[in-house]
Amino acid sequence: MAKYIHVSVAWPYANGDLHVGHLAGAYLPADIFARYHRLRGNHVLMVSGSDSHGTPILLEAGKQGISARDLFEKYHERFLLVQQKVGISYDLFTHTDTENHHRVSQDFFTRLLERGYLKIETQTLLYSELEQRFLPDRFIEGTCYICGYNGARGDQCDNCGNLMETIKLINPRNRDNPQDQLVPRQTDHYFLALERFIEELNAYLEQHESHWRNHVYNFSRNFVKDLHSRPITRDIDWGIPIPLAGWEDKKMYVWFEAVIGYFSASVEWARNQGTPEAWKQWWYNPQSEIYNFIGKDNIPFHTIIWPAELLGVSGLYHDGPEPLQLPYDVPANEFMNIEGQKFSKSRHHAIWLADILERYQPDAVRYYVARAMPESTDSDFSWEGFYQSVNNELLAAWGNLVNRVTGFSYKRFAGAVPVIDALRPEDEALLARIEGGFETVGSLIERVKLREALGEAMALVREVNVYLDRREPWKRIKDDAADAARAIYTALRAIDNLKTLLAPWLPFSAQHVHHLLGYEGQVFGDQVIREYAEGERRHRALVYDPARQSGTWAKSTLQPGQPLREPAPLYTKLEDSIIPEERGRLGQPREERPIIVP
RNA sequence: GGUGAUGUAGCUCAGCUGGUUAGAGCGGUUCACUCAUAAUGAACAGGUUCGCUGGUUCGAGCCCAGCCAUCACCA
Repeated sequence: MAKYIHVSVAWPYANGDLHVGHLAGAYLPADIFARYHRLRGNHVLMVSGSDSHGTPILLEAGKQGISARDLFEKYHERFLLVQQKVGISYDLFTHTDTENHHRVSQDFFTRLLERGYLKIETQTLLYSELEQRFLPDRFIEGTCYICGYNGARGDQCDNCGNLMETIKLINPRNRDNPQDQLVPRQTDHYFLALERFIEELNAYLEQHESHWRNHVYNFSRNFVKDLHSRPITRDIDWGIPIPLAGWEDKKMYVWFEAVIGYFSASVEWARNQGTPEAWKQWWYNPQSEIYNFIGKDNIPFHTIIWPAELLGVSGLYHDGPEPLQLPYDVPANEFMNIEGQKFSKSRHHAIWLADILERYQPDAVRYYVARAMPESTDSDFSWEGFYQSVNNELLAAWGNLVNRVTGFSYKRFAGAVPVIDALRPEDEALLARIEGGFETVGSLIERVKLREALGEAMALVREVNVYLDRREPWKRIKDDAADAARAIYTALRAIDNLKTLLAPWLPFSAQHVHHLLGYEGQVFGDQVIREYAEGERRHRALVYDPARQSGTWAKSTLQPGQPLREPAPLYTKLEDSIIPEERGRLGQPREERPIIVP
């Protein structure tokens, strides 16, 4: 029976381009997982969007001299294009500044308030006389009260590394305007009483212990122990309004509303489809499974705080007895470093997706990032590794296998799949071995062990190369053409199976192989950018349209005699000169060029 | 400072509840092959024995304690 699988993907801050860390941490694993379940015929709803609020947006907007809205819309558009280009198959990639998300977030707020989960507390924060507002932490500098360093930021001291309580900074000043006077002033804020969910959260965590990654589980269990209230409003003028009179000068804290996007985007998706209740198949269906793909820095927000919000509003928009579904699994990834060093936007130590997709095939990037995916520990993106993996594994083992077999068949068997009498036992054995991959690779993906799953699929690729060397159809063609036909047919069918087994990682080349084998149609549906209108505004979104998907997670039934298409290599071989070239780009400022999707 | 993780062949990583000569891919060496983008296959070499120190055990990479390094979160 088809399952309902929700793939909730971390929402990127729309204050700069996406880089390989985003891809490795959340988007690629989510996409591999989603594509697999799509092939399986499960009902997949994969959503995410641009996080358009919060201080990072304001900071960058100030730097670029444009409004917060213009800034996030610029990066949102680039997110759509670059993710379309690298093939992240969101059912909906929207943003948090839609009327829908505002309304849903406000409904969360109101419901929590009605149920007594919100309380008002008074804080003392620094008020800017010049700007007539409370200044966010990151706009404040001062002298560290621990080490005495004069350049401490409002949230952390770069000298001693300690986190700062802004109000305790010595001689605090406005980072952007030394003339400004900062004075402590009291301000009221709503706090979410997280401590009231401790019991339910512990039960929730225990229920999932067996299938969660160890570090995610242990970390979360410990986090619950001293759970305390957190402010969900703040003094800022960019964000979602508080739906209460007298609170017009405050907005929701992003940590509170961004995660609601998983839910609100599902609601938006359903409405966009013309089936406004369809989202309940995931959110109010006790049989559905919700997976949150995130980086390790976000673990408590997804295993504790977001579940608490869901527990607090359960029943929202729904009359039935079913509770809101909490995440079934939160397979958090570690971080991907670059050439042995941490990603750093300010030092330009980064690999931007928009840039590398200008120079390399999306499946080459996807393959290497999947190989080096930081599933259990921080990993490293090195250009040497990229070069080696693409040339010696992806191209040499898989690309070459496809090329040698389709080429041989095309040339020696009149441009078609060879016609055969019966297969030999070793042919049947190979196919059985390869077809076993649907079970082994599939179950690894379901357990979100994506590196291991890819390794298993690639091991099967190598088995076909071994098989060919034993069967030697290029020799048999001279003395026993019928036997050569059996071997080539077998290899073609193995390739047809492997195309599917690798499709979650390599959707573009899967389609290419599908085409070479003479099939019509598409393995996957289409990724399109659509515009949606609301009451007063409109927004663009990346959408997966499954209409033309014909691929299924099932054994090949390749027919003898099927005409092949003229073979062409799947992958471009990389020159070793790219290694010094790419390393030379690290540390250099880059310009944001337009993103062109082929 | 607290919590959670990570530290295994040149490189990237596996090693389940402790048990024979510690594994894979890539890289290296040699051989074979020639259908293939000089791609493929086979064999071999490679870890001062698994960050360091000590402990538990008949036996530890896997358990315990301390330490060192790295990462994230929290204070």
